[in-house]
Amino acid sequence: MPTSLRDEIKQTKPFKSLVQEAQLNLERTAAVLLHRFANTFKAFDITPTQYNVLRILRGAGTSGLCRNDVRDRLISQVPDVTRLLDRMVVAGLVARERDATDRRLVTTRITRQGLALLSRLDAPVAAAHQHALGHMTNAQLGSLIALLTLARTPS
Amino acid sequence: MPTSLRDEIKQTKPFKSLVQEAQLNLERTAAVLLHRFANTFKAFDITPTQYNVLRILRGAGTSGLCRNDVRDRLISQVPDVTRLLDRMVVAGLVARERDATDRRLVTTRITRQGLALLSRLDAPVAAAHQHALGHMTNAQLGSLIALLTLARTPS
DNA sequence: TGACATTAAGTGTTATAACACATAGTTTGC
DNA sequence: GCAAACTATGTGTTATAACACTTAATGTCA
Repeated sequence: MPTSLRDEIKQTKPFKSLVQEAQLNLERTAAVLLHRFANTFKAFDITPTQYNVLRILRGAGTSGLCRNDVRDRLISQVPDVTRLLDRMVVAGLVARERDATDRRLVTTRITRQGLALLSRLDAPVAAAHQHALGHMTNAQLGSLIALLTLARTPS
Repeated sequence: MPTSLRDEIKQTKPFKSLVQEAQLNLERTAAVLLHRFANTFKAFDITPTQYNVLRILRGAGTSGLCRNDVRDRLISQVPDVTRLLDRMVVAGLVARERDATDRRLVTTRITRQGLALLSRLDAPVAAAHQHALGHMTNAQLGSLIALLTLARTPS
């Protein structure tokens, strides 16, 4: 049986408005799920953001992507993608190479090692998603996705 | 007109599952809204988490709350509430006092200055919530809250 | 063609997050 | 009443987030 946010945070007073209640529910739900999700990656020594980068670069294939393209494709924006990629270079998961024609650009590509790590992660990650939200029906998930998409749309 | 997450992150391939799509939508929506929300507080030199603490302590009144009670009431959990409160003590927003009967406990209370800051924030915060989600109907907000509450419930 | 704007990446610095560990006070059960 | 378990807070340390600023390369256009 679902627990209301007010019970979870032991708040005695009612929320001031429905928009406030919705936003706080959204923040808490995302935080709870992300925290659980991050645990999936701990054993593999990467963060959810790094996993996101690996997936983006796997999708980009051998042509790779420049820093800003990676940044624009992240689920949640992070400033300082440079040093995020730095760490992944050190970990051997990605490689960087300055573009020959436009020397401002630096192309980043996933390495064989990065691909191997992703392969090992695919099953546990799918299981984590299933564990997190698998108790919801497809209709509920569809409604949730539609409402979240609407919520993001600037008014 | 709402933009799908796939378009936003320029993802060419479809999502692997509905649970994955829902979780990624959730993360992105929370990140986008939280980022906008944080801008509301910048001019007041506090973070959304500090604002959350102020509201919790205003709700607790003159009896205040000990550190772990504050921690349990936060919308999204943070480790190291001690130093979060440290900063707020330095900023003069809260005050700490060791409990006389159980000397393990340290009671934290909001200061007059903290209350004054909250008063100045009430209107802009309400406006921010309205701006963020005011384009949704009450029925949509209600559905969203119900679905998020369900999503948080462990399966 | 050469000043100026624009774009891409990187750097410096401070603050905060995250995690393991330490300390102090209280309760429990013999 | 004392050792052991438990509870609450605090500390040390590393990693990452956030933000302003800098450098380098390219495009633009008088």
